[in-house]
Amino acid sequence: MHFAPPNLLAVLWAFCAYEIETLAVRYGVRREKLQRLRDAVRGPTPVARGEILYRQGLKAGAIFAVARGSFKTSSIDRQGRPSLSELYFEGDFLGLEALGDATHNSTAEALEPSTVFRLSVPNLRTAIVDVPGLEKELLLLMSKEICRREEHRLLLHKKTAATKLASFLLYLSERGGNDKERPDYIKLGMRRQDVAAYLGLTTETVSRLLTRFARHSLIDVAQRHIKLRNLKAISQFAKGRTLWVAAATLVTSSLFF
Amino acid sequence: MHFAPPNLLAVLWAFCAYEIETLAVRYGVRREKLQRLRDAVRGPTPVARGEILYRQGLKAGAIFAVARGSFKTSSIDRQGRPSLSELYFEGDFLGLEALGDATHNSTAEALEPSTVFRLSVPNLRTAIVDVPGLEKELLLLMSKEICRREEHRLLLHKKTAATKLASFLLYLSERGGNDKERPDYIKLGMRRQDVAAYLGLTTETVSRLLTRFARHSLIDVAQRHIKLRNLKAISQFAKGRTLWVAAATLVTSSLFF
DNA sequence: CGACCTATTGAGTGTGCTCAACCCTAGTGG
DNA sequence: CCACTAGGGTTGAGCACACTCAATAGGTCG
Repeated sequence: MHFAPPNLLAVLWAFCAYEIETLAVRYGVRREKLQRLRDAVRGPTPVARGEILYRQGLKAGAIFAVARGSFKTSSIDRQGRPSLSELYFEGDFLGLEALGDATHNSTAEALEPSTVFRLSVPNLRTAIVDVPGLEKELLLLMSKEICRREEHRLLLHKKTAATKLASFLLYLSERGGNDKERPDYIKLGMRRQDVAAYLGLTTETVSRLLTRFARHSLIDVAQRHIKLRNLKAISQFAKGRTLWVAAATLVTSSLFF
Repeated sequence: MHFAPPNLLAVLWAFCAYEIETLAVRYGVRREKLQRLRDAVRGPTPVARGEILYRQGLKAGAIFAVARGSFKTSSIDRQGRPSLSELYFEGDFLGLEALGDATHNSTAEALEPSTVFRLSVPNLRTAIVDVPGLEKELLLLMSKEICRREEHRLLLHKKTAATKLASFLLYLSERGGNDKERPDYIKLGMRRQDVAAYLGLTTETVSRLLTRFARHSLIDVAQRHIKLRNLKAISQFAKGRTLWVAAATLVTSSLFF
């Protein structure tokens, strides 16, 4: 086992700190070969809010790793407008479809000021030959991407909107790129309509639910700052309990706002 | 470019016909190296209806290619029962998540008597080193899998159930493993509840819609044999037209059965 | 032929969407 | 400094669609 870091991103960081010599020793790979991988990576590069990383249907030259911030990808089927989005936070990789097929099947947009690494696909391909284990790393990335979408699909299919939103809040509290110190505080770097697009709902429904949650003392909402006040009750929701049951068993508030 | 067949499955077929010598010449790869790939493949093996190829959460030793028939994969989130399924037909590959991560995140079941190829993951891994281009082939497969799920997600999000079903019928007519000669005839090798699980609906709704479509002369239904009578109108549905509009503009039948 | 699974049909209800109005904040320019 | 604008966000009323529960018919296999 020559080159099997737990997280490719960690290595990228190291690369950009010019520690190739160190890495070469650590992984037992020749310096020149690592250089090949180094050549594939550019970054970290700042990206402004609303900026597009790549567009659906265009030829793809690179994949991206999120260093800081958040992105959404959305795709449009031929005729229709409807659009669901996928969310990407710190440590996630975007545009993996491009690794095999050479075109992106979605459009990626920054939801807030962010920074990314850019990995050139052709360079990555040649690096596969030189750096043993890299190919396994890439396959692993794509596996994770498939699993992530599977998760998301299950979320989208949950019966009620409240269930979806509760699950989403829990998801954000661990993955949203907030302080690890304060898992109960969420700063969402996106608009309601982005949340809605992720959950397969409308902005109105999202808004209504947030206030409903707040009325039941499950959360506090102040524009884009959310504080989770009753994690246990929120978990109950996510598991599929209906509003009244969860509220009745876990918090002492009037049932119907 | 040494070894880049348009379809990996085609090569597998060839393998099982013991044509390694031919392949070696054709792709310019040494015979011994191809043997490595050959060792990774077993099949075609018959699979009975209802038989399980692999189970969610179990360690994964192989991926599968459908030679004939159809399969569904379904996954279950921790606590809940709810389950959506993905469908696989002739030429599709199952269990690709296992290529990176070593466990399956879903359960695969045969919907009808089928046959599959089995590709050992460890052997495939070693073959990557020997057969240039194979790695690209695998990445391509996984890309396609991601795109396929993206398509499915869009389908699941379509507004009305009629839209979903219409899209599904069109999908089946090209991919369902029927006669290429008769694109208007569909033999579905699955139960209504499998259709429902794929579309994110209930069996009742699927049943109701099929009869409704039939009443409008869009299709003929006889148990699991479906004949598409008005492809144009069905396409209209798939694009999002409501029932009455599509029916009114395209067929001359009473609007309300 | 009987037993079981699959499929169909019906009646009633709840949830989230649609349409629409209104509030609030921030940015822009006179 | 304030008026104006525009986009995001909240709230309300009404409705349509698909789900739930339930009963019956059809098909297939032993």
